[in-house]
Amino acid sequence: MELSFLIKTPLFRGILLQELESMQACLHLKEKKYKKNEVIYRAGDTVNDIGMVVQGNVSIEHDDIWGNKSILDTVGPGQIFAEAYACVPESPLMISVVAAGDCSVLFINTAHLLQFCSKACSCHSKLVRNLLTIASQKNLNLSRRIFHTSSKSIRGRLLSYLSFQAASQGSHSFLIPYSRQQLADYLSVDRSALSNELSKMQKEGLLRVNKNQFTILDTGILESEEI
Amino acid sequence: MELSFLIKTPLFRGILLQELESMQACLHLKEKKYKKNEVIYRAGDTVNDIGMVVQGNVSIEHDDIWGNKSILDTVGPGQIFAEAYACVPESPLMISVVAAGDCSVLFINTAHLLQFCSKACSCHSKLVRNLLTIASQKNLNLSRRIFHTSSKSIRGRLLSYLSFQAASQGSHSFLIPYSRQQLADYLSVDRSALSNELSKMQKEGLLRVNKNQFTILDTGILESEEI
DNA sequence: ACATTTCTGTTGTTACAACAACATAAGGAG
DNA sequence: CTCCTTATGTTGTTGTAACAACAGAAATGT
Repeated sequence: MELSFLIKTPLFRGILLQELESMQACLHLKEKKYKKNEVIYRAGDTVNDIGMVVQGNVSIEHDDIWGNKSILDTVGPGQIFAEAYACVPESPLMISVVAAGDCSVLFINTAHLLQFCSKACSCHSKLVRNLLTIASQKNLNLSRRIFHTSSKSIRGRLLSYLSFQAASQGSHSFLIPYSRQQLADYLSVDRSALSNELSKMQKEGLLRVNKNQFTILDTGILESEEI
Repeated sequence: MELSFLIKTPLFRGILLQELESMQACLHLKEKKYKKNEVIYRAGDTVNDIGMVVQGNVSIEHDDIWGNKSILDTVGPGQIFAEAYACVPESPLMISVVAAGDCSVLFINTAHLLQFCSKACSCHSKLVRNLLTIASQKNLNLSRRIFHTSSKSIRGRLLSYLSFQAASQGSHSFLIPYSRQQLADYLSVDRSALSNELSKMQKEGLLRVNKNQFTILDTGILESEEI
């Protein structure tokens, strides 16, 4: 694994190559390769290492108490996973991490990451701050999903999600990063019911849909909030 | 505000009183008092300060796009709020923070908290690590709520929530920290429908309920997972 | 003790989301 | 191009959750 790869990742951003070289020893980095479908972290385990995908992709999966499996996220090169669990000792994983294909994963021990560095190197604390930023962003994403799924109706969830996308992208016309099935999963609704609701909303003139391109039409609903 | 109060809070845990005294200058702490119902942070604003409740309680509220208000959380003395927003610059608040009663709030500027301290004081980095721990814990709580609300049925959500509580408290008999209405809000379901479902489950012999005391009866459903 | 308010459970009605099953469209591989 | 696969939309049925309205219980205040 190349250090030049690491310094471009969000976790190591802002750290110089030579700093990383000197830091490498005290971080106890371990790299491990996995074949497709191999389990990297299993739900119920407790972990001490943050995982960073170096090559390939890993899936974050959740098995509910009836055994239904659902894919929550796909993590690609440079991105990290399980950092919240690794930072809270003794917290059992609610999710499993599985190799989506052949892949390579770097493990970073949080004890070594968080402990006071005897060399008092500034990059250590830079790393912790990067981690805090990443955790905070994930936090906001989780909160946002909770808000978008708090409405009891499919239409409510859609309007909540779509109006956020519009605001976020600064236009009434915008692309969403999900397929219909993924959007249904994100909003925790049935896919066909979602398609159906989108059709209805189009017939009522609330919006226009073309594949992943959505346009919210001015019905006064979203504009009148400024009053 | 007493420094002896601060060192007992999760954010300042592990920091010595004399360290805190020397750190006080570079943290730019500001304390402010609010009267009941005063808005501390308003949804849509961007913030740079973590809030810590010193006295009283504050409410974390969410207004959906139709103006329905819901209370998400109540934060008491020693606890912090809005830290995820303060750590991700330019992220508009999805929630408002309102004084639940007369209260006093301490504001901690994240720029000063996160910047490299010229005095290279170790407590600074201790503070950041505490913050990371808090953020990670909140992360897990948010994830957990998403899992508990991902089932499409009320019964599914209840079983998910209750079986976690049982596992977490290490007993089939346990107390939950919510009233019926709060539990309904947490699971995003209607309160009366929730009561109804609990009755049904009792009639079916799945569990016993007495106020906030729940007992999951051995029906094989929850035990058979170990296979 | 009483009155008042809040909390919880119950019932019946209604709306709507899930589900199944199918139709159509779009993409990809040969 | 044709075949095959996947993605998306459509329809009808069924179950169930929301909702409204109320009753009883519990908590709170006077």
